Amino acid sequence: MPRLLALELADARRAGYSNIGEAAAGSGVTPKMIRYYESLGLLKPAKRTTAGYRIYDPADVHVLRFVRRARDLGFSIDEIRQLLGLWQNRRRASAEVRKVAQRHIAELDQKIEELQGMRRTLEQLVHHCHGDERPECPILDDLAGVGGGSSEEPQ
Amino acid sequence: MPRLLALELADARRAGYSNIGEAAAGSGVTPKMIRYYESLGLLKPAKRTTAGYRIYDPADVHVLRFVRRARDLGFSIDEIRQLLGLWQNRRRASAEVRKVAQRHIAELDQKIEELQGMRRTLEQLVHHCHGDERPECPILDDLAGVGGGSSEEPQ
DNA sequence: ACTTGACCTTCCCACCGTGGTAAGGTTGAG
DNA sequence: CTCAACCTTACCACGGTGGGAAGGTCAAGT
Repeated sequence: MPRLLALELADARRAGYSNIGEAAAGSGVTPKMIRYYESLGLLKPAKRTTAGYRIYDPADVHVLRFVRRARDLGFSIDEIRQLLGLWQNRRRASAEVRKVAQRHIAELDQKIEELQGMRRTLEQLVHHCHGDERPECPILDDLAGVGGGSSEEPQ
Repeated sequence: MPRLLALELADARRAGYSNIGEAAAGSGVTPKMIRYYESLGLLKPAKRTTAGYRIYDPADVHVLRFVRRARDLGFSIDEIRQLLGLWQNRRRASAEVRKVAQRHIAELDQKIEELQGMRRTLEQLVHHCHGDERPECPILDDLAGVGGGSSEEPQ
């Protein structure tokens, strides 16, 4: 009897299932993240062997790859939840998907603009800094809120 | 005697000190963050009234503004630690400051490039998606890893 | 002198997404 | 039968920030 149970994983493998490690290797999502996504309800609870090992069929691994790709494109967990829902809904309108994607593009644009703003300012400051042995430094002056003068220290 | 101690904050105020709320208002750093930065050792422990209230003189508030500005430019706490050190070191070489800033610019560039890569891909996908009532959707196809065909769902 | 509300203090918990690690059970091959 | 490589759950951490509870203090109005 314990012998029989002990074979369960081998049985599953013969039936085309992967354990979490193989599913991870096949999808690019780490085992850790797979469990985490499951705990969030992003993935439905995996099937288990009697020993409690999670097992994944090829369709499950496909879902994992979908999630991975979506993360690579910067979608948040919540956005991925929506995308997964649309993917698995045959009656979806592509307009819905497009809306999610466009909203995400807008988010990306905002972040990019933010970073570029920082970049522009820093570039300016670096440009005006001699970058030599002397202590005078427009970068510190700016951070210190000096309108334009020599790097004053507090106190 | 307890009366005398109770006056300590008023004394400090007369002497030009601010409590944490005023320091926050004057620097743009929230009281929460001020305490957090102090706990990290980014700021040296604030002076206290006998009642335990933190008090800040104008130079301290100046430091807070410096930190705020640096955060606004995307510097990490650790980078700010370095910048503060340089700011307060009269023997610094501006080259040191410039190096920190340039390293940060490189980090920003990397993040920007990453986000722009996502943006480009998404833009492409959105461009090819009809965005109508029909379920066919190149965006989902891409996420699902379909080389180029109709949006296939798993199972 | 007393109440009241706005402040302060410390402490812990949450987020997001990921990584680590510890303590224990399973598996599969030598 | 042993041993390494896996699996399981359960915690803690990061960077920064926000929220809130429980308690103390301050200043102003009555």
